[in-house]
Amino acid sequence: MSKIGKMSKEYEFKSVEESVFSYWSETGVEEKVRSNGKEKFYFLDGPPYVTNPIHVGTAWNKILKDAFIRFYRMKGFKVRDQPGFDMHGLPIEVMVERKIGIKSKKEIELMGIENFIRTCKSFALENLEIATRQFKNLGVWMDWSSPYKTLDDHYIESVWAMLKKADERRLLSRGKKVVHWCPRCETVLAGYEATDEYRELEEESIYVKFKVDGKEDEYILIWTTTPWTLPANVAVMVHPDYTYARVRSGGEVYIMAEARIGQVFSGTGKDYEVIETFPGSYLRGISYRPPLLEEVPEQAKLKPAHVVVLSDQFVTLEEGTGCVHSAPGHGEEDHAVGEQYGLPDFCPVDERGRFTDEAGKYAGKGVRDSNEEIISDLISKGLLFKTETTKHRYPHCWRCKTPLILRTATQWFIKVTDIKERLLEENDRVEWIPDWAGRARFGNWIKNAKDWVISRQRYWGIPLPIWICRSCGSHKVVGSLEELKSNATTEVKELELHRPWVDRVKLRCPCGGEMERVPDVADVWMDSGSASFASLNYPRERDAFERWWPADLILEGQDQTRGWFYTLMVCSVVLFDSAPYKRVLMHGFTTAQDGRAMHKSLGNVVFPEEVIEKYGRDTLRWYELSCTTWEDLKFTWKSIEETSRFLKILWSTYYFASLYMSLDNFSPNDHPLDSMERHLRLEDKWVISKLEGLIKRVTEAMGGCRVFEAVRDLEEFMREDISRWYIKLIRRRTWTEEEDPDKIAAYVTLYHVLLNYLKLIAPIVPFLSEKIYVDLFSGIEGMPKSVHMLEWPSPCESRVDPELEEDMKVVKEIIEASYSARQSARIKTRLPLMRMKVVTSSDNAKNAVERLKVVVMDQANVKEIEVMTPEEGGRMKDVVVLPNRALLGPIFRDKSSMVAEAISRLNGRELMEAFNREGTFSVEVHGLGKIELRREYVTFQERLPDNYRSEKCRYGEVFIDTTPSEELVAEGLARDVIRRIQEMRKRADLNVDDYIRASVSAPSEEAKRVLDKRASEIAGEVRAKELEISTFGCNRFGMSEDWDIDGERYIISIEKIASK
RNA sequence: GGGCUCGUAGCUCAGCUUGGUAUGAGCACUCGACUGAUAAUCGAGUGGUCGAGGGUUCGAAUCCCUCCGGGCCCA
Repeated sequence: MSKIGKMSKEYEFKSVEESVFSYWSETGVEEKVRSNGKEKFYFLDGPPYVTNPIHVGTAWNKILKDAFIRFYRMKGFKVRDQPGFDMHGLPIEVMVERKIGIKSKKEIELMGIENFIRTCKSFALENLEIATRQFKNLGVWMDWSSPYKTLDDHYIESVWAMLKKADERRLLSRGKKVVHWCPRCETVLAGYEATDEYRELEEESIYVKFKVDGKEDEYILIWTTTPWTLPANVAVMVHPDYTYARVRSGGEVYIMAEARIGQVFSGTGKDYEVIETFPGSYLRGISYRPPLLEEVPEQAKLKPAHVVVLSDQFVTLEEGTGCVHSAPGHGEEDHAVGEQYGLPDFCPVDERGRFTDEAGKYAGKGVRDSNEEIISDLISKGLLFKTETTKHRYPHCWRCKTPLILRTATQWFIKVTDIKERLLEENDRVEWIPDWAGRARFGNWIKNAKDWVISRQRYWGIPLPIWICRSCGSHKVVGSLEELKSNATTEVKELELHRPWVDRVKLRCPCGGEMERVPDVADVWMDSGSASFASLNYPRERDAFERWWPADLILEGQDQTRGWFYTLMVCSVVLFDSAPYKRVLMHGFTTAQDGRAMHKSLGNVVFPEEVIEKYGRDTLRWYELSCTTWEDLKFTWKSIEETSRFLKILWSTYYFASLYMSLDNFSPNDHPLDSMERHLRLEDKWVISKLEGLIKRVTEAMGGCRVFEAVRDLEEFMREDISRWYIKLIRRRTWTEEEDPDKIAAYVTLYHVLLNYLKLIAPIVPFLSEKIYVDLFSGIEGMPKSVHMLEWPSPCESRVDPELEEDMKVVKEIIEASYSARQSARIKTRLPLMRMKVVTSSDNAKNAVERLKVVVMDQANVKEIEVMTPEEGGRMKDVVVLPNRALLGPIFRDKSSMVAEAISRLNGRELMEAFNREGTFSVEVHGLGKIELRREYVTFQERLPDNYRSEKCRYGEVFIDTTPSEELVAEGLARDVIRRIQEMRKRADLNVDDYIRASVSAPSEEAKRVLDKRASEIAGEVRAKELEISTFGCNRFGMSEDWDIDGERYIISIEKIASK
């Protein structure tokens, strides 16, 4: 058998998706498809972090990926589709801590790092399983059996290799940095980790008096929101160009920016007097007595310190006093200025956010908890000018929500600033979609990039492969397990490359000493940033690397600009001096119905499982893929419903085709398209032309990563061109019984169009397309088992006929105009009309109607059609002439009404033409004889004859002749009866090819006569072997019903009889 | 505060690159038609100061400037 199969009538997404899942697993289709292909295409999956279950936004990401991967597979590429998972890092540590009920690093050390790491690992692996199930469930075909996992030893080795290279290139460095620090997690956080969690805090801010050396009662006035940084004060910054003032008040003199004076004194109730003003640069070098000198004796040892320094960058007049307290140990900006002036880094704060012994009186206390004590000390020393409550945004730990502090710590970092130029050059080689994501956004980010602090003082992560000699202090970066083994002081056999096991390995130093690993682990962003080569097991597997690298495409959300897109680039430029990807597609964020991001705490999260349950996977996919990829996707259930309705129409279209083709045992291989050429009607050629154009555009859109353009185009084609138009045009042809070449031509066309369309939607809706394919097409000889094994179609340019497409557009509008005209005349489409006239000045429209005359007559249900020029059309209208009585009166006096009456009797058109020709017209008026009429005596009105209705459209005006004729009314009645019988067939649940016998009882002899004449037509259409038409003597049998047709009663009975 | 981006019908969005009347699309709503795809389908109608204000131009949803509001990122 090589014919078209039959499919089920309704689109039941659940059973479709279930059966397709089991079809795939029974046939092994997925494996086969995934292993096919020739030319390499390296798709690199951005590894999701394995903590939370995925929501519809995460689903969008993977669905986009899946659609492109499927597209490239169908194009014949061998696609590398390994998914990845990001499995290290602080978030997992925090979750594990919570799970086992501990809170600090101390407790971790207490339970043993080994135990802790094991728990983290199994937690990560469990979550990987959950996420994998969710992704698979979306119909994403990736290599789920062997994803790359950042916790694998060989993955870690790849990262080590990169770090070794960084060290060789002198891009790896160690130094003091002012960093965001989480006192709870006791680790540095990268700037971006901090900015994720800026929260509004309302806190006390204070104005403090710094006594100027050598002057009685003269103070520099500073403002700070962080009193706890005062023990580390080293300098005061002022702006060299702003105007500063000495202000006298209550026997004291204060130095501050002139512009801030009003604000500073507001609320204090103090009077003040400006003594003098001067530029800030005059203040340079003035020394002062640190306010907490007595409490923090260490302050006395700081040198040089406690002077006014200048900064035109970091001093503003928006808040404070214009004199900025500077603690280089607690602020990046302070640190920069401090370096410039050679000031010491003083940071008397430890890892847990407590003051060290250096902080004297405050030693051992938590910094933020000390604010109050510091303030009261200042008060008792008379150094507090005033306090205020200020709202300000303060960074918090992205995972544990603890407020962060800034402190100086020694960290390892990659000197990104040294390779910035290379990063920018490499970025220029990358194709970004949309363009601005790379050119503007990513470019700006790189330009502003700072050195990347990669060390974290934690446990669950890639251990930094850096060993330091206890004797000579030199360091060694280890690039592989082999290298580690060969340099170890004792023999290493089995070794997992995690803490604490790696920590136990000591290395021999060339100086003879013993080297120990630094205890830090790597920032998790370094894990995922190494994915381009680590997933290929570089450098162990050179071949794989040579074959695949760099990635042809990566695709992630816009938040990855500073995340994965960036770290991927940096790691790759460090290691290979080259960009790791050729193209990047950036997608938007998903928000909930209310336009806000989906958050558990807001309760607006929608999970894909919910959508799948209610509307199915394909609906979710079609919807999400139709949204503009790089804009925000506002998820609404309403849109999901709309999409679902569309998919039903799509299904219905295929069902229609399958119904008739399978009934007729249509076998496409017997009728190749080329052999049917001469039987194709214009509408067939039209739809093929439209299809070829569609193939071209969809291919371009998919190739350009604009899947939403493809989806919208596909939807419009199915809705407008196929469902609403082509199917309508060919309906009648499908009803003929015999092997009519005209019918076959329609089938061949439909087959060509629907099969190719199915290929185009396969990457979008893999389940629905597979089900339709398997039911309809896979039984045809030479067809593969799965729609996903088909090749992507290429457009056949020679079948594109723009002129025909244009003509059809014209004709479609004209037909629609005729429907409007019918509607205003209240004439149903079923009633055939004698004639239709199209008045148009356009030759194109005229040619179109003439070329597609058959289509127009058929669809408009008219027997005759005529195209006219506007002049010809004008003549069709009656011209009514009205006497202009106001003018006639004064001229003809008492005879004027006679004249008026004579005018009214004239033929308007003839009169108008006479005026146009000669300017005058003579008329015989009773009692006056012949008189000459002049143009101004009358008014003309154009009026359509009563039997015409018209409707305008873009190409002209359409007129329908509504004159009823006996013949046409009869035909209409027959159609009415047919319709009723069809309705009954449907209700009796008969198959379309069942035969019946039927009887119709007409209300009058007249009606009976009309129906008798058309009995064979009726019988043919309703598949009645016997048809009895009678009056009253109704013979009821089988299913019998009374019907009202145009106010008269008909009784119809039908009954199924044995076929043939 | 800075960079990028979005703002068009009640809702979701096309159109903007390359200025030329928004026949804008789908949904919703109202009215009607169709009835061998039928819990489907089709037609018509209602509905826009194209976020606001300036500018350039004969002409601006489209180009330029300013502002307002949403998003991502950075401070």
